[in-house]
Amino acid sequence: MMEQKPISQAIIKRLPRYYRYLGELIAQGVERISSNEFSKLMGVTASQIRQDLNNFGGFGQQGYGYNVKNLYMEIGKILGIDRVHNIVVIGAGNFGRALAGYSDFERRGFRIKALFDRDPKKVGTDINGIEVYPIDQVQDYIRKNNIEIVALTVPKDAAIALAQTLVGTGIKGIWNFAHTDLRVPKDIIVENVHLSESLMRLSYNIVHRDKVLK
Amino acid sequence: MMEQKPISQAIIKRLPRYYRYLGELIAQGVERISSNEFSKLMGVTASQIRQDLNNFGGFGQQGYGYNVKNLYMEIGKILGIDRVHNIVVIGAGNFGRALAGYSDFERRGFRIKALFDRDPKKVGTDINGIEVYPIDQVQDYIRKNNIEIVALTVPKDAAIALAQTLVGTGIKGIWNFAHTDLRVPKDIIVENVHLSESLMRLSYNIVHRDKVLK
DNA sequence: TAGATTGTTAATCGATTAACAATC
DNA sequence: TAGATTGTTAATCGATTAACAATC
Repeated sequence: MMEQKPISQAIIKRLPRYYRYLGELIAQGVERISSNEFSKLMGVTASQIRQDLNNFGGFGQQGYGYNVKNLYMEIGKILGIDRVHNIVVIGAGNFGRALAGYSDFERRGFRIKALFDRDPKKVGTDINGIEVYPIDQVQDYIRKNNIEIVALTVPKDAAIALAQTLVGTGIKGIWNFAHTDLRVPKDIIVENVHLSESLMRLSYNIVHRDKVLK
Repeated sequence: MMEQKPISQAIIKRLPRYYRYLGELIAQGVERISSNEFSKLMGVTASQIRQDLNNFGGFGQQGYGYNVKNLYMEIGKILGIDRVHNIVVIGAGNFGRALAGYSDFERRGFRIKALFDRDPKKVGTDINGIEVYPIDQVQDYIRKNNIEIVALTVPKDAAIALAQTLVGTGIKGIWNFAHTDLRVPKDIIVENVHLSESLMRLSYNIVHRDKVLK
């Protein structure tokens, strides 16, 4: 079987944005779009769009452009959101509950199946119909319920310890909201959401905005 | 006054991570560190660390390395977190409340002063001592309370409309949690936190992880 | 001083943009 | 067919890494 050359993370970062714009175009009833029109809409170069897409296949047609619905579907497949991903959230604090209460993920096939917390007062409650279980049941739950992704919304020390206990349960990815880097075997993918770093970048760009502006 | 050459966003993205590691080194009582030791700790090249830092000044000393406390302070200054940034959050839903309840930001000088919501039932309540006001008071509040940053945790259509009304109030940045791109004048900096895009990248890297692994 | 390590220049690598032949 | 627009190669640009002279 042909080995595909690895796609750079720079490209992967752009795919969800293409996907979002294509979804909006579908909602507007647009059937086809050229790389040139698309580039104007998104504020990127047409060249980049064509290059990016051609890493995955020839989705366009000369003289016509791209079929919006088809391209949307293809990028969805590439992103792996044509299938269901089962998730559990560890940490039923404000962020954990916010994730559980956010229905947008469900639409894209990300199903939050359960929450876990060490606080007995939270155990047994539910958020948006998603139940909170005691933390010591998490490994067992993952194994029995085909859980692929664990979202960690706990303090950093707890996150580091938990990441260790999750190795070997069969999970494929960690969605890490703790402000630390997790060291796990490389077959477990870690995606970080570091809100304080995001805020610091905003701060930098505000403070230096005369320099940043082009 | 000498014009500084603009710093690339690639570098700016790395600064908060340096800052975090330096904070941890301070907590561990480490006084000095060479770019080589630091590079091993962080998993980047020593060359990159030296190049990055030298964009802002010569913080090190030949034959010695970098003074941890000093470098931490300098990067803090560069990031603009040596000062207070007043924030309001629009949208007192799960995410807005999670932000208001998260005390880590406060420590770095990011002060969440108020929440705003259009739901009268939420108005008058408070989260972590931060009060919820009616949405139509937000412009007035921003002007009177020296607000620099607005966090938007509302649905995308509301976010687009609100971004427009915020232009001209004097805010310097928008921390955008809505799943859309905001079009505002370029003197207002937008920092996006697009959780569904983060989740899609995780999905991609999970599904293609045999290709992604090096 | 000798050793260590920075600051900085030069070389390499990768990502973006431009250009255009292929083709619908 | 003629016009439009892709797919793809080549050129450019920018970011990363390597190397080493300067210097503490």
